[in-house]
Amino acid sequence: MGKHDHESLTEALRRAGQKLTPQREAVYSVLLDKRDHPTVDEVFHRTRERMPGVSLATVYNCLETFVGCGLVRQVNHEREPTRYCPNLAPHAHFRDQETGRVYDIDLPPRMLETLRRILPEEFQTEAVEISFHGKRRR
Amino acid sequence: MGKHDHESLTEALRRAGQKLTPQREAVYSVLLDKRDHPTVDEVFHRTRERMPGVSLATVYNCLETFVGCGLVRQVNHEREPTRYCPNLAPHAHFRDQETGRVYDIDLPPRMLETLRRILPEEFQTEAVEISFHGKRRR
DNA sequence: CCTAGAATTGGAATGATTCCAGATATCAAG
DNA sequence: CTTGATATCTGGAATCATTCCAATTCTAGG
Repeated sequence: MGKHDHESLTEALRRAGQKLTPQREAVYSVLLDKRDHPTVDEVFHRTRERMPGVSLATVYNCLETFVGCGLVRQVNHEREPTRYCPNLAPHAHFRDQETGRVYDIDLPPRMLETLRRILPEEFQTEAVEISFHGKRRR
Repeated sequence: MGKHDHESLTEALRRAGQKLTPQREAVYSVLLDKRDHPTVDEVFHRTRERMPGVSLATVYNCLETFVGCGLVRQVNHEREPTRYCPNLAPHAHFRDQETGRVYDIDLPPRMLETLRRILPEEFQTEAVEISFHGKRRR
């Protein structure tokens, strides 16, 4: 985890009134090191390699905290285990139904704006999720 | 359930090589009678009022069958229980985070087309989900 | 250095969903 | 209308991601 990343973690935690802990640093660095939308379980195992004592509950806690701070996004597809994504730029997700793998899809600049505009005005949107699924030709 | 609806059920089941059963008719009519995106549990209780013997497992089976036939859509938001929706027109969903209620949002004609076009070509889409969440001013 | 409040931990609890094996019902064919 | 092959239904057990809990440990401000 680079210095810059470390600072954005510290900064985001402070802004949300949360403490910096070794566990949070470890989990955050796991997310940054391999940006492949891991499940909680995957994050848990990767974190254990660096910090053998962490508990699953803590990994859940850390991830929830990060989502609350706006440091990472949750990615839910159907009923599958939740995945986590440190890509903060506006993007959609594509899930390959054959491998289960999730890909980030960049959105054109005005897309979210355009989408929001289709909502009747009594709906005040806080978040928009766009997800595709299908097959990815390799 | 009107005659027309009954026929589309029968027809869709036949097309998929499935049988028509009283339970499937009951569950389907429950979905059509109140188009409010019920959870499996809600569908289960409503169905019991008409057919006291149905089992929860059967309600799960029926709903899964309908999804397979293209008669209804699943609506997943975060980790909440799956909801079911008999609206087949292309539309997005808005979830009111205060009540948990889900609303259908009609999509302009070319919207899905436009969205599909942002995918790099190795991605072959089968389905697109668009979901908003936020507060609904009453 | 102290301490209040927050975070971590392991294990138990929850709850939606799936699985199972036996009983029953559908429908195509005769 | 009857029959048989096969799909469906049922209740209960099993699964599994996630949440909860109470006890312990840690963080950071003063």
